[in-house]
Amino acid sequence: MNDKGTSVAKSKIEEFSQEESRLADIAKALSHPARIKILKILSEMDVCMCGEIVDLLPLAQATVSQHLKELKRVGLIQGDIEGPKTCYCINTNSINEAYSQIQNYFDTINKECKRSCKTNKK
Amino acid sequence: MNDKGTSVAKSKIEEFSQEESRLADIAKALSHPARIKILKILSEMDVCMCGEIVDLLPLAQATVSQHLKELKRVGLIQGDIEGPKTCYCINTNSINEAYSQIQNYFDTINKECKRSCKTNKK
DNA sequence: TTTCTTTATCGTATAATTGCGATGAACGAT
DNA sequence: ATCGTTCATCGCAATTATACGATAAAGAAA
Repeated sequence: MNDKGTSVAKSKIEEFSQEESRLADIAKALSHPARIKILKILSEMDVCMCGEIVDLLPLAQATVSQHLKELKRVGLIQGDIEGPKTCYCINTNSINEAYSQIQNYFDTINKECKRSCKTNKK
Repeated sequence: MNDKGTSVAKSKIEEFSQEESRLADIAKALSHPARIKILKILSEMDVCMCGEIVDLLPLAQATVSQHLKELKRVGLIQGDIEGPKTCYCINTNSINEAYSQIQNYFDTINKECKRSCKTNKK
């Protein structure tokens, strides 16, 4: 107890780590079925016009354009303007980097789970 | 062209697949640094009281409780009430299931990318 | 019983996301 | 130059997420 009658908390952290924030940001980009599907479509087509993607999704063109923008924001795809069209494709390096980050996260969790189980439940 | 002067679109899909929705839902649960950190904390502690988690995050107790609820919603953790306390722990099965789903998704994308590159750019 | 501790939930405020029609910019085709 | 196509952006509405103080419930401790 301290002088205010409240329990003494261990000092709280001020913010999240860069790794945690980046991972959350990647997850956010993947947190909508439309964006999950867009990446799948792009992987199958290599490159792809925006209009083709629109036709494969149950969403309006303006909405699809927004989802593409979000995927571009985190770097998972890139869009090159070709005249009136825009040619989208997967950024392979960025996808692999994101996947590594995710794998590292889950692998660490699994390893820690096993370790702490042994320690605590001996 | 059709009679309305617009280009004939291939029939649009009505909704997203269950797999796409589930994957997006998992990603949504991981789309906040607090929830990324909570899973890491739980993996290190095996089991953990809510209060301990609160002390390790830069957030109020009510907010942390909400994040725990979201993780519970998608099944990644479980919380067992022990008297006035609640004991949280990772749901190992659910985490592994989620990880498999994610791995399958990224592996498919990578495979398709290589295939379509060969096909299109021969 | 009364008090303390712990945690979920309520209420509320603010911000972010999602979705779409309308518009405009850029370009090719006529 | 005019028209048609393609796509990003704007403006708006509706929904959802985030955050936190206050409160309530449930039990432990006194």
